[in-house]
Amino acid sequence: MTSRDKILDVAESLFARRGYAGIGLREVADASGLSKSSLFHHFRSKEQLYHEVLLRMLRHIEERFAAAAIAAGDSPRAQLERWIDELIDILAEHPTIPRLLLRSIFEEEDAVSPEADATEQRMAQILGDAERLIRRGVECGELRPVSAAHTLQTLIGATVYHFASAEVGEGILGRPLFSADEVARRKREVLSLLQHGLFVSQENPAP
Amino acid sequence: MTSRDKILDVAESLFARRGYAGIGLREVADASGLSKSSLFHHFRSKEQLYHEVLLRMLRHIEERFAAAAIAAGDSPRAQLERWIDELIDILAEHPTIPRLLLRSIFEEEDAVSPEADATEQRMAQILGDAERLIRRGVECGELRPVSAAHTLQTLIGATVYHFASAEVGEGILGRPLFSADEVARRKREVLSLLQHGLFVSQENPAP
DNA sequence: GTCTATACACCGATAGAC
DNA sequence: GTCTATCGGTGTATAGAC
Repeated sequence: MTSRDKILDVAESLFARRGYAGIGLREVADASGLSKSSLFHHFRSKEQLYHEVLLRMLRHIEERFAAAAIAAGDSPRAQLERWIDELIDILAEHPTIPRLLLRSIFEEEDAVSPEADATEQRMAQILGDAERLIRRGVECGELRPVSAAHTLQTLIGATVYHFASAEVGEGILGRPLFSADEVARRKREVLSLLQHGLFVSQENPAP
Repeated sequence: MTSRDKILDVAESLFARRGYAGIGLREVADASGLSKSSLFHHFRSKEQLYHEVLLRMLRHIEERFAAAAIAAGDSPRAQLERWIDELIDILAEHPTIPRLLLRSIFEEEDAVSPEADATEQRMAQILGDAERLIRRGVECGELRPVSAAHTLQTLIGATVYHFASAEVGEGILGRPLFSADEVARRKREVLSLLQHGLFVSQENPAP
């Protein structure tokens, strides 16, 4: 493993835990087994390092989605179910991802570097694909006539937020967020909400 | 308005935007019209200031929930619908709240001050009340047999995450998150998801 | 490619005058 | 209750030896 990859791994874990402003390059250097100055041989600046971390993560997500959709040609509903299933797998397999992803969504982006543009573009691509998938589902009548944008927001909340919720989320669950049991349960709960809603009614009789 | 309240207002807005580590006391002082040193006359430390901001926000939320539940005695389902309605109103009326709330959920808490304990306790109270409400709904058969914990996580995602999602969320929506139209739409979309789910099926015929 | 040494700005916090 | 001045520490980033 190259020094560069080691730095990226360490930085990913630290940025996920405490955010961009919460991490100093001294911590990154110590955990990488390098000196602070050596970091600047591999990355121009702290900001570039951060966005390289984000870029690597987004590329990984895109690859996973691309591979999971290999058996495409299915109906939008089946594709959406596989999208959710795959997303939860990605988030659960790499616990740094949900927190990094959530931070990148709502942390302020003031700087303008080429890397920042690239991350923004990739993020927009991923989100745009998902939104179009929902829209196709509505158009072909498999999904109720929902707002694709609001539905996407809800799905992000139900997946990314859930696995990023850390101590508070574990306090609510009473169990480790990332245990195999709870991950499987999360899938079931989200899918059954999409299938049946929450309320029991004439349409959804109690079991 | 006292200096103390002015500082709290300014700090709330800044912490919401860039987080605890992302804000220096110099910015807080400048925006308050005071010198840095004067902040220490009103607050022992940066950490105490931060937790006073969180405490004030959580007290506000508890008051709103208490007032909204005045006509209680209703069924759990009606109470839950009012809870969601009121939560979205709170989040939409004070745009700093969703971001502050989301940060307080997934930002690491290493320090141990009396104020930090108080915020944790109040947060647990609010979440516990909501979870018990969901559980009652399941027990009396108004809600499907869901996991109360997972459902609460989903509801937080659908509300707090949504209004905290900033530029990315506005990019998805294509509109200001906090406009009256989009807030009303958010309520409708969340409620109808809970009522009907997402998928059209035998149980949920297309309209 | 990695290091030590260093530059310079800002950090949170304190002292003490007014 | 607010200020100026200052403390020691840390922040990102650079220079230059090896």
